[in-house]
Amino acid sequence: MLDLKYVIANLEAVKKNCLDRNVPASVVEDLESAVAIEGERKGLFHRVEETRRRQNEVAQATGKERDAAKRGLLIDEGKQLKAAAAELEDQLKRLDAEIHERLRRVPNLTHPDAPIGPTEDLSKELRKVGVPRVFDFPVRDHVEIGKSLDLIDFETGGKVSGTGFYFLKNDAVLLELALQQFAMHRLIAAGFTPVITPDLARNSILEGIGFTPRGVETQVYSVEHTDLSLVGTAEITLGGMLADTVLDEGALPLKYVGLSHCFRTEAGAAGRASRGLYRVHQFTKVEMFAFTTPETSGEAHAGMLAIEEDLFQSLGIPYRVLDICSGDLGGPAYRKFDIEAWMPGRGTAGEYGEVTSTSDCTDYQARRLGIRYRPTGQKGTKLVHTLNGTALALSRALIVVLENYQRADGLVDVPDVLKPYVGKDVLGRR
RNA sequence: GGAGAGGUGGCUGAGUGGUCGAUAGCGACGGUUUGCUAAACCGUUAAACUGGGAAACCGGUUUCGGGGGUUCGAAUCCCCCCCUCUCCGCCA
Repeated sequence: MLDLKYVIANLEAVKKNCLDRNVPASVVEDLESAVAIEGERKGLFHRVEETRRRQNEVAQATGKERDAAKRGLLIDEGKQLKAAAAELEDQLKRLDAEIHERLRRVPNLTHPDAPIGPTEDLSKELRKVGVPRVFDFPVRDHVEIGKSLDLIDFETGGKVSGTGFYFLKNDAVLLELALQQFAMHRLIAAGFTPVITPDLARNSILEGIGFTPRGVETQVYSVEHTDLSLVGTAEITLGGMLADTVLDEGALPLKYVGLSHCFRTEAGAAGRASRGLYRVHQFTKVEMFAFTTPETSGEAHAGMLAIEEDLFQSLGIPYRVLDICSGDLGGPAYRKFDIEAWMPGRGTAGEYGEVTSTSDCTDYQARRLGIRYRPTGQKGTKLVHTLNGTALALSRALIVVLENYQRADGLVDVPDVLKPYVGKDVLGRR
């Protein structure tokens, strides 16, 4: 959520940003009416404060008053004030809720260097790293490899849980666990605190991070008869970890690496691009999350991207880096970099496919989650900045390893860095 | 799931209807003393929102787990919820 005072002072810029962000026109309407309501709310707010001030004054005077008649008068005034305050407060609450409801739909500001454009294809490719391997045999995609080596079983996944679910078997299990270990160890070495988070979270936390647990377009599963949803990413639980806290500046930056399962309804997604493990309802993810001061978030963001690149370089996977354009940033991100890894089995002759995403959310999430810090040597508190980034999304990491390391004989080589964790050099040998 | 006990400021812990944003201790910060350190002593020590002011600063509102209620007045009484602890049951 944006700061309403900032929005009022910079209304035109915020509106322009909404257009750049490719949000529905109704968001701009919401923005304007939020500002209009705020004018009304402010006046009401002062009336409420004045009423309460007099109420407190009367209550104190009543306690001190010994004369029964005077005391009676004070009590009468107190009763009137009480009724008046209740009415005004109700109105105030309504206005607050209306403003909040509208404001929360307004996306974060956009980094000045982020490419401006409405659709995905306007994101800017920053660099390509690594050269896609040339195969001297017919390339198979991970679905075929997974089936022939008995590593991934989508049929049984469908029978037991539905489309979009799968069973990992045999060496795929070792590969998945190896990738988790590999990523965790790298992140710990980079100074991140490892955490295994809950896979469910309260809806209020989801909302603070910027998810909408209820509503038609929701991407999350909610648990009936509870206030809980299955998390779509550990970003939710890691960010929620420090909700409503005030940190000392000296404690920042706080960097966590979380492991969780991720659940996504993927409403409305289908087709060739979502074949196999690419778009599934459940996967496991190693996720980075950081809390920083406003001054250091940009630097921390670059650091997360560097870690992501290091992971894929270490795995020997070609990739490209995208600076995501305004229209594709989503609500909370101020800037976002994606890594797309080379997937030889995708499309007709291989394609890059998204494997990581790292976002600088500035104070957008912190404002709603109530995460502040005390600047050293200064009075008061400020909002922290939050950042998140994928270390490894295991489902997509499996795709790139299986497809890039496939061999003419149908087996799959284990990338060197994973060998100690997998415990063997080749996958699929019986 | 059952029975009890609790949730108060950075921490520990007082406070059972009025002058309580809240005793005290610890910690932290500033100062005095000291060759240095320690000790001692003095002082300061929550946040959000908001009015005035160029600012220093001065006022107001809210906040004692969360939400509702009783009352002129609630940390204190009542109801619901959340969380923690102890015991019992169940259980990976």
